[in-house]
Amino acid sequence: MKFSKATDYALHTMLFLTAATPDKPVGVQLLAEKQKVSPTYLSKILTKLVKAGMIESITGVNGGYRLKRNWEDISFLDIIHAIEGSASLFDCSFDHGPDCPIQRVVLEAEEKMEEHLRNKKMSDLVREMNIVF
Amino acid sequence: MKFSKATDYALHTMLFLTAATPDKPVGVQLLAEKQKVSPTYLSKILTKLVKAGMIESITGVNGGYRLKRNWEDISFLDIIHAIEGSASLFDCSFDHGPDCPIQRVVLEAEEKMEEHLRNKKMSDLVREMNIVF
DNA sequence: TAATTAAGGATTTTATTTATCTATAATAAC
DNA sequence: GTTATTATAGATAAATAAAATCCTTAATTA
Repeated sequence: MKFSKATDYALHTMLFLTAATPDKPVGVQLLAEKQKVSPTYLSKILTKLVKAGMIESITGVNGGYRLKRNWEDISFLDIIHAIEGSASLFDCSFDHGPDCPIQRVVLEAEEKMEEHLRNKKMSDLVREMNIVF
Repeated sequence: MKFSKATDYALHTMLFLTAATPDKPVGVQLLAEKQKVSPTYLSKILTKLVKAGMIESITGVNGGYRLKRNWEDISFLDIIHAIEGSASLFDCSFDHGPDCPIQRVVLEAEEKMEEHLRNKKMSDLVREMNIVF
């Protein structure tokens, strides 16, 4: 079980946009170069973030991606869910009634993780540190 | 990102053994039947638990698998690590120095989840409830 | 010795993730 | 309007990982 590379790319892109945050959109070309990933692949990932309403895309010359107004509120969990979906991490495949005790414990644990990810926002990160980007 | 089915099988097998817990070993045949999984596949999973020291196997007629003495202490996390390995869930693949702020946050979150899984033991589960197995 | 049961190696199947290629659409600059 | 630039989208390929099967070996009991 691993977070996907796509999530890694998405998180780093959001951090970059949050740290840079000019009105001027940033092209996928530049974002991809920095992360050493192909632009087409990264663009597919960013399109998911657009659909989730976290960033907007501007097409045409000098276009690219830019944060939307609510950017201060975007949490790690938001980003992760936008990329990986928000299905739970564990499905009991054994049929002992509707509530499996194992499932319950694992889901409680998952909720602890999500709580932390929900409380951490990209903007916190930028505020907390001198960006090393 | 999902926990593997193998982990699901391992957890359920451990719950079963903990609930049943006679000295008499339980054959993989029976365990596999209950979970509707092939015996050979399940046996590979259980071999990992043997190597991790949680259960022991008895070969030959009337053989099977049986908990080891420390069974009261076996946590969810122990079992999950035995099956999935204990590598962390996230690897930053971007090279901005040794400590990536994103990695740090995700790992903190993971630690929250692991803490819960470390504190929950199979024996708790058996104690807490009337087994519905 | 025969029957039973786990371990282990090799391999196959299936699913998921990662990545590429190509075409289309929108926009800005000229 | 034409051209250059940039995102979107579909189809597909390649790589990796997970799930499962098959077959052989080894250990043990009756």
